[in-house]
Amino acid sequence: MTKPAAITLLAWDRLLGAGARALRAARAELKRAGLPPLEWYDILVALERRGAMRPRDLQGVLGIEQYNLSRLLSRMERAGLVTVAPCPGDARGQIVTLTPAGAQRRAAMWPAYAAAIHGSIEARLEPDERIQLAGMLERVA
Amino acid sequence: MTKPAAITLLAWDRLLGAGARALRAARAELKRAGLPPLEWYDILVALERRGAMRPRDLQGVLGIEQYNLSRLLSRMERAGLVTVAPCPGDARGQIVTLTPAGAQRRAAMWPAYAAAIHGSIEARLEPDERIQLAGMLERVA
DNA sequence: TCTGATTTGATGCGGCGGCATCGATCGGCA
DNA sequence: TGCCGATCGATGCCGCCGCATCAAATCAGA
Repeated sequence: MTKPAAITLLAWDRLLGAGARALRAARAELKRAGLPPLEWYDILVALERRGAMRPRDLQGVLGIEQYNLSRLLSRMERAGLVTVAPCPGDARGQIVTLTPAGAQRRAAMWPAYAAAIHGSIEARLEPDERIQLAGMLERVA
Repeated sequence: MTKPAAITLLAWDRLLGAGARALRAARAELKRAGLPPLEWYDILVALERRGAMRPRDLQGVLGIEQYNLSRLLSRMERAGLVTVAPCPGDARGQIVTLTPAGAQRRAAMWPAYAAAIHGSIEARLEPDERIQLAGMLERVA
């Protein structure tokens, strides 16, 4: 391990800094509007776009920890945004389904979320810069 | 609020994704080596580079919440990495000082941290790309 | 100088995350 | 068929975070 170059350290700091600020902005926007936490959004969107699925599959799609997803789904079920039903053909598993209230909630979250995205990215970078940024971040990912 | 462009959403997802993965990598590397949590590193570095300072100032430098810093410092003091002394001239305040053990611990964390930085950034982007990335992320920040 | 507003840091409480582990079920293989 | 390892999801425990609030000290203005 040789010491990373100065420009590497700068990019690292900026990556963590920008990521943290983006997250803070989105969470603040959602909270201000009395909406569910940011984590719920991705789950709701995944269910909306890909249809009902098993927790295990959601886990793969979202890159989230198993125990974390389990509790997240409990809370969302309690809030009436999803239903969790036994999975036919595999008595271990479950099927998570988006409820109408869940879809509605997802839609309600979007404007606040979009505002944060706009404020963090769109208002600060030109379109061609956003393309470059996305390309480089894909490689970092 | 108009709907953000598709490229904006892509950049947003990649920013959060890359940031999360970078954090995970760094935390994993530190944990694997039995070292303190990532958050401590920034505090130790700040004290090392800028000298003893008051919690309030650390807060400004690090962009961390007051209550969070307060408890972070308690743990670090308990671990012997810093000392917290009453502040002469302002009986409300304190002076946080890096101990030799703290400096040593900071040094011990560096290789693990550097490895994560190298793996996430340096090994994946060419030098000129890192410059571009840093530049764009600064504007996002 | 006295008083009220501000700054500094700590903390009780509830919620969430990480870790380890558990119970139940499934699937493969002899 | 019977058994064993693998998979799926839940949960107890503990630690950290976010929020609200508090007490002490300081500062500013009449």
